[in-house]
Amino acid sequence: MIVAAADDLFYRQGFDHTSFADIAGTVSLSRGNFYYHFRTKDEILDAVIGLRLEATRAMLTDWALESASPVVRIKCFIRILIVNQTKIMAYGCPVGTLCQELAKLEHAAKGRAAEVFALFREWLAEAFRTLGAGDEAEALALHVLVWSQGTATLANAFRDEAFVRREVDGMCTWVEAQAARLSGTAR
Amino acid sequence: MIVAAADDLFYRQGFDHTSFADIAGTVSLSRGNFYYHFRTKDEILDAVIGLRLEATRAMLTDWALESASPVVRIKCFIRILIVNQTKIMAYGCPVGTLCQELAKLEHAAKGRAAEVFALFREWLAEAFRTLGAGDEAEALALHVLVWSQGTATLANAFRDEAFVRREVDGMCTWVEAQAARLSGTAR
DNA sequence: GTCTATACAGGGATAGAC
DNA sequence: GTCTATCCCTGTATAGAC
Repeated sequence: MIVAAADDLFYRQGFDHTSFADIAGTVSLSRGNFYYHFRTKDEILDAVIGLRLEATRAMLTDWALESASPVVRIKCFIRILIVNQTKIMAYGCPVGTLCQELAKLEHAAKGRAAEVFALFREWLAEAFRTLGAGDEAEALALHVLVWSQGTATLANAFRDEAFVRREVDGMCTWVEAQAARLSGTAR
Repeated sequence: MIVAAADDLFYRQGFDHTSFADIAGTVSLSRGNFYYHFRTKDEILDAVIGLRLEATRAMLTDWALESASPVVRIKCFIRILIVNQTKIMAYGCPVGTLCQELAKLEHAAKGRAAEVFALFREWLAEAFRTLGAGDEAEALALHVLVWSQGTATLANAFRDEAFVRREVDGMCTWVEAQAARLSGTAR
């Protein structure tokens, strides 16, 4: 599918640096025919962001179905850093890097790209709410995002596997500590 | 100065998206004359990275001279997020965004750009070492970098000032807790 | 729907006049 | 040193044949 190919290229090469020829070549289409499917580059970007939003929603729903425990669910999110470690070391986090590029391009779609972050934030906040975080839930969710984003950025800069494992372990024990703290205050 | 202008434009627009005409226009030079100073775009990039390395070194030395306390020094670093908040919300962290862009472009200068991160890491590690962190110092330094990078990325995505303050406060109390812990184990 | 051909702009880079 | 003129490539986008 064209959008999936564009998604991959935008991730690996960046949006601005990816040309129609790049995408058309990947899906074995001529440049001319490409415009039959998407009239402008912004249209492809919109479709890619839509695909990412959809894929993220599906993934989060899956994770929620797989495990009833909020702590386990949050750890599913954290584990992306391990599962996608190779890609992250090479290209960074797909969400963070796209948002930052669109910010520099002052692109209108930047807000929509940030919605992927918002999906994660809401999903994580829901998990923390289940743990009894109340008003604190959003802040805790954002902190998990902060930690994973920072880890992704520095994993990309330094390409240090041991570092990633250390931060992931740190995040996991932090989540457990928060769960313990929240179940304590709930009493 | 040309390099300073390029530095600013690379930060605000990204390296790839900034043209010779953009830089030449900012310093009121003709495009032709521009090539008298820099023969290729990579040469400008090299100069910009050199400038950033130099500026970072100078800043870190200043901070070290200003305060003898390692905790205060680390807080100087953390406070960049507040001091440069407006710019970070608009364009992200200069170091992180350049590294990530160069990674996607598979640019040879990516390693040199990451050296700015390495400067911060070493400087922070030295502060933690003074606190008695020993072998742990580098890991603690990297964690401060992780936290600040993640905060910068999400500050850029969500443009939420309260969030930035919260994370900065969290970092400061975390540093104090580490200092207390380390002075405890040193006994 | 898919192709070729082509228009057109922008950007990197060079040559050479002043 | 600074300028104009120019070359060439890439990239977006369109027209029109098949």
